[in-house]
Amino acid sequence: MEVLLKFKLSEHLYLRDPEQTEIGKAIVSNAIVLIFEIGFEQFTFKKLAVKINSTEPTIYRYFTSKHKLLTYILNWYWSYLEYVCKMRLAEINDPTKKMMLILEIITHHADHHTHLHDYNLDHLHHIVISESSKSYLVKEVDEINNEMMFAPLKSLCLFISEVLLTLAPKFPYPKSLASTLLETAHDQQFFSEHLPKLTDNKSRNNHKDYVLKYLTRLTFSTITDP
Amino acid sequence: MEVLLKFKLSEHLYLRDPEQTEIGKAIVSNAIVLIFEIGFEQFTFKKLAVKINSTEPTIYRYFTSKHKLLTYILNWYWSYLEYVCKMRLAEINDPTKKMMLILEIITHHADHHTHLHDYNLDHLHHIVISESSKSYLVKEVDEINNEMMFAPLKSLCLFISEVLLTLAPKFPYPKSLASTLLETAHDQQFFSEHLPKLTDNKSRNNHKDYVLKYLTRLTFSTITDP
DNA sequence: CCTTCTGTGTTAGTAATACTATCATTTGTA
DNA sequence: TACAAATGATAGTATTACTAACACAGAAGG
Repeated sequence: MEVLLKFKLSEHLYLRDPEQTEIGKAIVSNAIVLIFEIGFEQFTFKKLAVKINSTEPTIYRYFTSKHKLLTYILNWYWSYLEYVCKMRLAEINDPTKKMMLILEIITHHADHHTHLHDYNLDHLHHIVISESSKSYLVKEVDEINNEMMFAPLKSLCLFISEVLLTLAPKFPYPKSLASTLLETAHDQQFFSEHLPKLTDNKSRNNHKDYVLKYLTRLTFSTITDP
Repeated sequence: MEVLLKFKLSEHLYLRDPEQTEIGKAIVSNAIVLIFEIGFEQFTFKKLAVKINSTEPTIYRYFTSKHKLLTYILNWYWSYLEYVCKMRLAEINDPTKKMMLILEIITHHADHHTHLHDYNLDHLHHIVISESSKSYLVKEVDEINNEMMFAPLKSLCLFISEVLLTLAPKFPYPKSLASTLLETAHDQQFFSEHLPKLTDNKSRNNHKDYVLKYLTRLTFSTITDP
């Protein structure tokens, strides 16, 4: 089963819409593989051009910089996550179960949804963990933000915060907790894999399992008034 | 009142110890100012050399790369934070008050300790917020970690986790919560300043105030068994 | 059928970056 | 006074991030 997912992303992210052409899609899907393999610092348009049997100027006709390309990929990912959350939560009524499913989805605990689309989800998830903060931790963050380039992340965060509010209507930090859960899902998995002394995961593997349990405790304790 | 703080940092971080010479100290303190001003991406050894009226090769005799220099600065910061925590907690007996003081220190809520040393603490704090994850979110993280270059962060995290354990001896995630608090202190302040829709701070300023209150709720709710 | 337009390939080039090599000079120390 | 260590000065390399100019191929339209 192949499903094509397309999301409307901010036009400030690209010069030419990569979804519209074969070469555009090749740029994005191969960029995901390449950034996964060598990391964002080592990633260059030159290397990507070689990988897709094309040239640098062609890539520059789609994206003005590698930073914009990364931001484009991350926006696709945030849009995708929100879509998956909304799909899968639609069948559930119990708010607690809804929240637990959100935690499963953001930790990729049980990835039911691989191979359903153009991009390699496993690579994408690793990129999100290791590189996502590099898209906003830059001096130009305010200008980028003004051009709606973080809208999908904010939208996802809002969605999660609304589920939190159904569980605890008086909880004063729903959006901060939502963004903390998203960030913590990433950095605790990174720590568990690379800096395990910053976590309590004894097993040296089962990282997603560990992170899911930790986030579950964090969430449900925090929204319960002490 | 001037106090000189020196910490023993991993020798893998530098070629020549910058604490030992005037030019070494100038490199570090001016790097902090320059990274604060233009961000780590725009920061180059060439620009730093101009600022200290020296040349690139001189800086390269101290640090092999700008990434190592950033890691050196962050290590100094983590060592400093642990030192401040231990100093100020020594006079306190109540574990709850200890933990609250830790939260004040890591959010820099009431910076009693500016101007006490060589480096500009305010600039340093901004660097930690915006750039610290760039020191470990790299492909080479495992090799860097093997060379003890994150020891001060782990040590600080362990210290906080021990305080958490005195408050809640059965809490199963003391180290993960400690690392989460450190990370969240940074990204919630960044979000509050630049992406406020990811937080619930209504005031558009008082960022440290907001983050401290949020972290306090997060901490004391989480360690309380639900 | 010819034209036009759009997208891509090709080649070339620039300024800046991240380094390294060499050698002369200064400086503190024995 | 002699010596080694640190620094300065100069120069150079490979790579990166990006741009310019032009040729070509294919589709669309008259």
